[in-house]
Amino acid sequence: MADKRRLDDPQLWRLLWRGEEQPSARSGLTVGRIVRAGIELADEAGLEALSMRRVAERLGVGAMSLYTYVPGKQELVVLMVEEVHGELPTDPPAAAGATGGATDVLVGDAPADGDALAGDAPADGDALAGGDRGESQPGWRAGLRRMAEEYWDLYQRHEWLLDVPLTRPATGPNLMDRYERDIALVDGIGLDEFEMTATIELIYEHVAGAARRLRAIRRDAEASGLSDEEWWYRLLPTLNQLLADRNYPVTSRVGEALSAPHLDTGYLFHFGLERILDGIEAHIARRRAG
Amino acid sequence: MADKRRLDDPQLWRLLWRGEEQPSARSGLTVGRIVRAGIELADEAGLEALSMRRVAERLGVGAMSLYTYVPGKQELVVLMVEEVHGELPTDPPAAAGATGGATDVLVGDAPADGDALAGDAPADGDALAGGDRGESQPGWRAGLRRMAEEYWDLYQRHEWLLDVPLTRPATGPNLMDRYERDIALVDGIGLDEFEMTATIELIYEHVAGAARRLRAIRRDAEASGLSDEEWWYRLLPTLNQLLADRNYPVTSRVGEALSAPHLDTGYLFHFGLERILDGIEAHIARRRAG
DNA sequence: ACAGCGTACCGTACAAAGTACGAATGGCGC
DNA sequence: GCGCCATTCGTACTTTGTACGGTACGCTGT
Repeated sequence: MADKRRLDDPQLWRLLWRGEEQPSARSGLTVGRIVRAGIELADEAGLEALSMRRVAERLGVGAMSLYTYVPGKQELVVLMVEEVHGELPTDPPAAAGATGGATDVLVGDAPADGDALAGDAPADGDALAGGDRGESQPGWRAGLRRMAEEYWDLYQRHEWLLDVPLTRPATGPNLMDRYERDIALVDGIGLDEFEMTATIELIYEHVAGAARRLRAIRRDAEASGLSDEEWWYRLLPTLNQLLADRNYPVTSRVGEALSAPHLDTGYLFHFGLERILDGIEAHIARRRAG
Repeated sequence: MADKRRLDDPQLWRLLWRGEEQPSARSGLTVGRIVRAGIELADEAGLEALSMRRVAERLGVGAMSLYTYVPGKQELVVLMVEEVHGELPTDPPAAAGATGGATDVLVGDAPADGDALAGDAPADGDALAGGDRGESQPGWRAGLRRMAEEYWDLYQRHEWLLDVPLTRPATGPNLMDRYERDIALVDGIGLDEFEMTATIELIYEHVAGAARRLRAIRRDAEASGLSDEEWWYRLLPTLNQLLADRNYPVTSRVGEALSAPHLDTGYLFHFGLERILDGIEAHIARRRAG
């Protein structure tokens, strides 16, 4: 981990935007293979298990050989991030074009609610999509919703992304392509440039935050071998004793009404997303009215 | 870092809820002193510079002495988190009571906009507080806004908080008190228990996310010795060459309109926060109407 | 005041990490 | 075939968390 920052190194940019690669005659290594090995390792065991030695081992080479191709671990991680963003769909931004027509095909229900988010409707379903109210929704809502879900899925596939520290955008083609697509989703809907940027970042943040929360729950559950419920139950006596003289009226009332499984499966994600979209919509409407 | 999880250890709970401490006769150590030393160190040099040896050195004891008081580094960090949450104000949740009266004192402009967020109004100010539209705002808005700003300030003082991996709530009295206060802010305003929880978490996430973004910008700027603007400017030729054949119409249009300083100072934070509050408000109104 | 004891202290050591250094080695151009 | 030089990587140094077990300090009982 020698020194802190080499990340704005032009070398890193060249790596991010590298083209086709010839495998090395001697070992068959390429930057791409190294990056992919790193991704596999991180997928399986997490970012903290990612070490240069282990990546090398997986590739059947010595640890130091990697340094011929990649300046260091930091840079490897940046390249991994760029690489996995290539998994995101790249088809054009759907019909989420400009003015937000009344009857968009994608509108009306939470789309692509399938795989990673299956079966997560909590007690009252209407907290979710919000598509079941009478009014029609502007087209950009569906676009942003889909965007959020694509990132959500990405985070499910590559949880280590949640641990990568943000740095100055060291952006490769995949990230760049996606950003263009994402920002285009809010183009021409009545926001200025600042607001467009802030909206997209807001949703990025929200997805990552919700994914982080979900992962924390999941991880702790399996680490302790206890489900969240069991864990709380186990702790109750200790807790009650400690809290004897304090009182937390709202917390306990709310806590009793909740049970972990409901928060488990993306409720935070959906609720927050729809509230954000509501907020953007309200902002645009207000702007347009005033 | 022996094994992964000891965090639901009852010992940790005892430490979190420990009462008064007698300083050790021999070294003068207490858990509190160790925790405070850790906080100082992390404040100055970041979480990745926090090592047991360095904490011990700062306290004038051997590294292994710490282990008499604290089970390990992980636990120390948890204790640090609990400790700094004691800095948050603990006065009652202001006037942000129940139904949201028409004329609340706290309403009408972004309150406590002072220190950490000074002078951050971007091009068009109305993207911010939103308090300048004719209508009055419900009282809970001011409460949540203030809450967000308190956490924002906390993150400015203790940036390392942004690097602490979330775990199952290993909660001490400070965190517990604050959670009670926070959740009370949304009590009785027309949300069910799930929504109350999700709302608070949504804002937690947002504050952390925005703080993380800001820190990334700041850190990279000082690491490279270049401001964000200079950095981009420096990179332009490389960039243009790389992007020659691709085109990013929206990105470049938006990018040109933006300049870093505007995003620098909490614009993302404010814009996102107000949008979230708008979204909650819209949700409540819709619920009430339907 | 002193003996003795238990616990607080910590020196040493080990594994695993990133990566600097420089020797070896093997494929490619002639 | 020959020689060159980039590629490969063994070794080593530093820093980390923390296990182990010895040492010595201060409190307690006389």
